[in-house]
Amino acid sequence: MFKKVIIVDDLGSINQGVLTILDTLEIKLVVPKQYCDDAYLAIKKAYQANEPFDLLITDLSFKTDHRDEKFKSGEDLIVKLQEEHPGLKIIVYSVEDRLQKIRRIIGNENVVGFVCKGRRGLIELSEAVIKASESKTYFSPSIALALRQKSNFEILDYDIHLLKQLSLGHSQEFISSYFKEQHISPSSLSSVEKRLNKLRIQFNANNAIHLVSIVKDLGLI
Amino acid sequence: MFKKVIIVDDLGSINQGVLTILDTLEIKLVVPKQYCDDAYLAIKKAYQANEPFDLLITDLSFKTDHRDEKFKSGEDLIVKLQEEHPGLKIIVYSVEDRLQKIRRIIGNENVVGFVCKGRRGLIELSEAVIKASESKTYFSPSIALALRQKSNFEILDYDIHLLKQLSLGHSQEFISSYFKEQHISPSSLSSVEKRLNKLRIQFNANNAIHLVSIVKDLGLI
DNA sequence: TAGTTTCTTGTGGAAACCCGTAAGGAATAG
DNA sequence: CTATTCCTTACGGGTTTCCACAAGAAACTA
Repeated sequence: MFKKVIIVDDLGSINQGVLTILDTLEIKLVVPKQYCDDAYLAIKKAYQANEPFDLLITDLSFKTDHRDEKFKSGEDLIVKLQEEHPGLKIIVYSVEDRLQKIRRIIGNENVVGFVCKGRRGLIELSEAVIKASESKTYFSPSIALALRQKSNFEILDYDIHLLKQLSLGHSQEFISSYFKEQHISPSSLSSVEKRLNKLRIQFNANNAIHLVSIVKDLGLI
Repeated sequence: MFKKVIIVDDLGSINQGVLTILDTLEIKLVVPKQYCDDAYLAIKKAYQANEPFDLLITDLSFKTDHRDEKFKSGEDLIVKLQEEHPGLKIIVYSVEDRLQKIRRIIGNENVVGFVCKGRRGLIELSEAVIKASESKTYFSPSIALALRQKSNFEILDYDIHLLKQLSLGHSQEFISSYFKEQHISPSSLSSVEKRLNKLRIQFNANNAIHLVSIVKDLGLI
């Protein structure tokens, strides 16, 4: 697990929650900052002192106030750090939901995680930190899903319903007749098969078990 | 989601984390207490004012100090509340791990959740609160697992390994030969089938998909 | 309207899963 | 040492899933 972590977020209250989460992950040294400039200086300083940070958790948008800041947004900070400290891992913790922007940001190699603030935000953040410490990446399910849809493949309510039924241990035969009963279309066994086949391809799953396992991990069902 | 929640825990620091979690769940009114007696009085008072609490989150063991308390432990409090306010839902948040005691406590009908303090404690607690708000119950995986073992059925590392392989989309045939390679015994297809059959029965699963779905929910893999 | 594409359903066969039964071997009890 | 039990493996057959192909219906296009 990481030893030195720095957090930037202009809302003190959110920082509070993040601190608690990091505490439960037994990260000893956590430095909270409310301004990007402050964070940048702290990172620089730590680097020069040969005690660099392992991880940066940052928001994207910061309200501007009386201070005249060099870095206007989290993205500015990320880009700069990417140039100067390619080794520093970054997790974005933001409400951002514009796909284009998100794509651009996670194209940045330092960004190893992107978590949406929200109901499950802190839980997902904790997940992201754990993954990052294992040199893996983590993206909130909604993001992961959205990014996946570049191949103009849409996951419908129908699919969720179908996957849910499958995860409950119902056979495709059963699901077919269940759909007929409920007047959910398409309902034929063949169509159920076909749709599951599409989903398997979409999610790179070997079989139905794998598929359910994957979509459960994504929090889709 | 719940509106009024009361927490009892003698360690202020843990309370802090719990407060943060409840905050992210958008629970408006959260009352923290450090003594069972205080909590009991607050609950009584709220009830008489016709503004009762929806949920109590409590530890089990409390250090005794100068105060002479009526309720020596969380269990005393729970039993009393069960008699007087059968409608109040209770989630236990404790390090307790003695099975007998846990069984006794969750036999209490008001207890709708039992979460073990620990690494994933806060995350599981959040899960428990959500479940409780949906009138479901939640028990930490380790507890759920332990309780399940009354039927002298033990879940082995072998089983975890097996389930993991299954969830990765490997066929039973493949798993068999993989086990042979890795010198993991038993490895025959027949044995793999047999063990999975036992697990299905144990977890009340209809088929392999259902099984994987269930053990994933339990956090077993 | 006629042609094209997409969606739904059907069919057949191979592969995988599910389930009962049974043989052979290892461990244990008497 | 023998009998019993438990564990591993094997086999057969019914069920379900997986996959490729194809026909009919519906929607879209020119």
